Amino acid sequence: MKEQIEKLIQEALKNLGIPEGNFSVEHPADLKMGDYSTNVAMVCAKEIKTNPKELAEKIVEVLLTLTKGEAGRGSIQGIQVAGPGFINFYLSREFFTESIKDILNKGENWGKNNLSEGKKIMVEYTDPNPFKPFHIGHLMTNAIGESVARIVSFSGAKTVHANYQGDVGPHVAKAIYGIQKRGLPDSSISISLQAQYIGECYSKGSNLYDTDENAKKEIEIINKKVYDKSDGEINKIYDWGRRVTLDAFEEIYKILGTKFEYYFFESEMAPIGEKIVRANTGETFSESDGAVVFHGENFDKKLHTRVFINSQGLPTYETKEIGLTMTKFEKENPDTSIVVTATEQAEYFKVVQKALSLLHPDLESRMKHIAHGMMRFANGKMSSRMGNVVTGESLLRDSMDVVREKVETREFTDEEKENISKIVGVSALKYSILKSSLGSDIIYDFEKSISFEGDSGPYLQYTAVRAAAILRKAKEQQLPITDYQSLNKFPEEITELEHLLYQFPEVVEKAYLALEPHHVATYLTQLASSFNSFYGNTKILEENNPHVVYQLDLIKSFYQTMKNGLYLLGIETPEKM
RNA sequence: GCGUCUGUAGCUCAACGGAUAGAGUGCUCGUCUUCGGAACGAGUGAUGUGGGUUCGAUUCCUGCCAGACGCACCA
Repeated sequence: MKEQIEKLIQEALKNLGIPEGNFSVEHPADLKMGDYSTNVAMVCAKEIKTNPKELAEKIVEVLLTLTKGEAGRGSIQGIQVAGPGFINFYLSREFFTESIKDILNKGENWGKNNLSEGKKIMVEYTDPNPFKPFHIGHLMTNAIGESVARIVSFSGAKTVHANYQGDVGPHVAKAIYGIQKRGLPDSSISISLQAQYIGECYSKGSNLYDTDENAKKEIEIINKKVYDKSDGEINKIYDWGRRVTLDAFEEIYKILGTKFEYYFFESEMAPIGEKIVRANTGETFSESDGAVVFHGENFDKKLHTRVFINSQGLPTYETKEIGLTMTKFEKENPDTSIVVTATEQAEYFKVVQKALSLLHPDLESRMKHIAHGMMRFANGKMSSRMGNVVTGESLLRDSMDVVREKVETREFTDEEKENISKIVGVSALKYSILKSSLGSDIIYDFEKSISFEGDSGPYLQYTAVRAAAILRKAKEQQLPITDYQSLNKFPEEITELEHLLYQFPEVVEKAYLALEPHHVATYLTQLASSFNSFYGNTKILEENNPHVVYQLDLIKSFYQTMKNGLYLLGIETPEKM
């Protein structure tokens, strides 16, 4: 539609002999101003100084003769000049009716585009570390990564999901030291609690490392032993702890609705990266104070120096990253490799990617890093509802508990209650993360950020559930739905809902191009709000309503759009709630 | 000190260089004995600050102020 209008304008300009400017056709902020609009100042930048309004009128005159009676242009109903030089296009009743048919036909595919058809895109996200808790940052990265992956796959790409986990390094040694001091937990408690215990041991070990010289020395010894696997006792604790924490992560992924095809581990990436770095020392990398470093600032003033192999000869995170990236390209050879992390790693990634693109110039344009803000705490409150330290898991459970309380008195089966608390709880959390653009930090305040009213995930779900309920009821009354014959009987007035529905694919494209899930979230909230408005003001299942069928199809297409949109945010649509 | 990111209603967030800067929440008032009230309607209230570019700047450039993050052997 947008292209049609653009072509139309180009044609009109040609007729008038006006040189074309760098114009674009957009949706005006307010629906009163049309479905699409363009600015005369942009259409022909040079002519603007004369009189924009007059010029707009001249163009509209030509546009009107062009659209009159021509086939395939029945979707535009009106063209008007408005404001200081805007040309507004109003779409016709037929257009909206057709678009509802289109939505119903496409169903689950509604909203997809082919911007990256035939491409393979790998998305790495979440990246928690075994032996450490799954914290809030992981939750945030997971929500964003999952949504980005889904948006990417809606653009036609084959999507590969990857997770990268740090199973070696000082943090492991600290945790093992803590476990040695405190002993193994009761093996009959849940995996989640065992993982929590390990997290506490890590915290203890970490504190001792900073305060106790002896502990520090012991931990460093353990660290070496973990690397060379020379100590049977340590190997045993290591294998157990690694498995327990990874299993606990898996339980969280299941609740969150993520699946990974690849799990990469630092222990495996280290030797691969080290080989590459050593082979290029003297060229890309250089020795300095006994370490192998990369002088980023030599290639770009804004970069800095980073150590790739430390003076003890051990590979650092940077080197592992090189191993990881090369492994990804060797195994899957994706057209684009996206990595999602918190913004604290933004500068680090620039340096590592520079080093990598010097080694492999062809990969430079294929590596993409998405940095998101961090979750911060309001007023220094750091405890969960239960008074514990807030981990990603405790936050998730808290959110689910709030929903649980809300449905407790309802007439649902226990299984339904369980399922609803999960789906709605996750949605509250994910939406609060995904509603804002990626750059800035999110202030965490349980009562405020995890909202269930208005601008929230549950609000969107609730609206969808309402739509589903009315469709169910209509079915019970044996009313026809998706009856295209009867679609001809529609009300003259076009609702805001209809004005918004057809825009969904454009929103998905925008989110894809910017790799910003919040565009979808913002749109869905607007859509839900206009549905609720329509719902509140229209009696649909009423005996003498001549437009029942049309309105039911409208509701069904709203439901489909909401469901597909929530899917893109990684949120499930419940049957009831 | 240098670099990156961020400053928009009391609070949490939108706005593709364009029309009267939109939502939610809060507060005030209202709707509804409902096709599901986790709802709808109305009112209230904002671009950190000084320059510049532009017909037009929340958006681009620049100075300052404030905050976050990062700058050599952690991940």
